Amino acid sequence: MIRTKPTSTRKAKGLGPERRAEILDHAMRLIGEHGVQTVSTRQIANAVGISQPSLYAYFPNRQALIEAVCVQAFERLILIMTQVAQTSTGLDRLQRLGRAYLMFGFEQPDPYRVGFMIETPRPFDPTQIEPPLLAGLRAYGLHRQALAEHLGDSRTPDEIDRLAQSLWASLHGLVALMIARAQFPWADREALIETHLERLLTGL
Amino acid sequence: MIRTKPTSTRKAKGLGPERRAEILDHAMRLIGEHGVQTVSTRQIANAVGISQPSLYAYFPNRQALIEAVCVQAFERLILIMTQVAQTSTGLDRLQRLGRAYLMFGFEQPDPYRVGFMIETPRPFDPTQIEPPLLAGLRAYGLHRQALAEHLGDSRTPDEIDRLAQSLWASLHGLVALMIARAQFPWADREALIETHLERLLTGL
DNA sequence: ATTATAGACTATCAGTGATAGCTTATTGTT
DNA sequence: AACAATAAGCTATCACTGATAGTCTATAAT
Repeated sequence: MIRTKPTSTRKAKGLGPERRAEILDHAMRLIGEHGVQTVSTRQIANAVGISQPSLYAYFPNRQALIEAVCVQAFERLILIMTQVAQTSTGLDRLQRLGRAYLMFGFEQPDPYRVGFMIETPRPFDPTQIEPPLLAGLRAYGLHRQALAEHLGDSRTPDEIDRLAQSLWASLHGLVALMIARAQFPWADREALIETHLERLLTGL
Repeated sequence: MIRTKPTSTRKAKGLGPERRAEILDHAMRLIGEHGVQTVSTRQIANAVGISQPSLYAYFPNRQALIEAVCVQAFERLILIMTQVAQTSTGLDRLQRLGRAYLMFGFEQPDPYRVGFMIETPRPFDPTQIEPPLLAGLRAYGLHRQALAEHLGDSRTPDEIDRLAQSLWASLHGLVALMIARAQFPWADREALIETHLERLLTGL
């Protein structure tokens, strides 16, 4: 590790938040390239150009760093979904939301994996909800709201909850399974998405 | 680590397969107790009563050991599903199969996780299919066959594939999401299962 | 009685996440 | 201008991980 000018790259006040963002960007790129599991804190630090322990000034641990990457990605999903939700109403809106959700998962598999598929450490502390889940829940909330508005007063809130959770789970299932088991002989993705959305939304 | 009689527990010919099964049993128990990620090869070896390197005489690496645990679990699922498939026909069979699949996931979350949710190491070698996936595919095959028999000749094989994959993905989604995000304020599980199965099967 | 082999062991490796403690450049105050 | 406080980094190190190399020994086969 050769550093010709050991501290010449250090900058003035305000670097903190920039560095944090810089770390997140490199981490997201590396995760996208090599996968969540195989990217180490040393690799991330190396990409940023700082020492591995320096990461711990910005994130309490590796898990928190990964979660921050994920939250950043989910905020894009929520942005997309919020925009989509405004362009339409009723069943058509539900379909567009579902499609946007699926496409996000296919195009951002690693953040999606971190957000929804990674094992929760046990023993789990039930008092706190991890930030990625929170961000994911906001995406779910958009589904639920669109569904509730479509169904109107014909169902009880509990029924709407069950239907929304069932719908969400089905969307998640296609993304998660195709991400995790990409080598399965899947049907054509576009056709499968069409079939899936149609099956999920007919009868609502 | 005290061993009063270092080699007194060693047995004669035929120990190999028994030891292998013994390792698998302890590994499955430990995984069930502490989760896949946190169980180390040393913990497993310790539980069995052998040294950590000795595991490598039975499995080429940790991943293969975990996969073997998972295959063992999936064989139970396939057994259950095969039995269920014989007790009924048509839509009712599909519903029973779906329910059996969901219950397996809820009751055996760690094998399920290993089988369907764990990240595939990259770069992936597309020439070989991992044993757990293969076992999982047999479970999927039971769904597809039951669906094909129910639908008869009214659909093309491609349509049946898409419908079966959509159905499978939806089942997987509920299991996977409830396993991975147990802290979400889910609706009552039984009611949710009912809603989910009804939504998935109406219209078929 | 001797050899081969199976099945285990100890010692060790490189890599991981994380912590402790030191150093230095900038900032703000006197 | 001199000095103290702080921020941001560093090196060194820890315990632990999966994995490999090489050795030992009790049984099985000759």
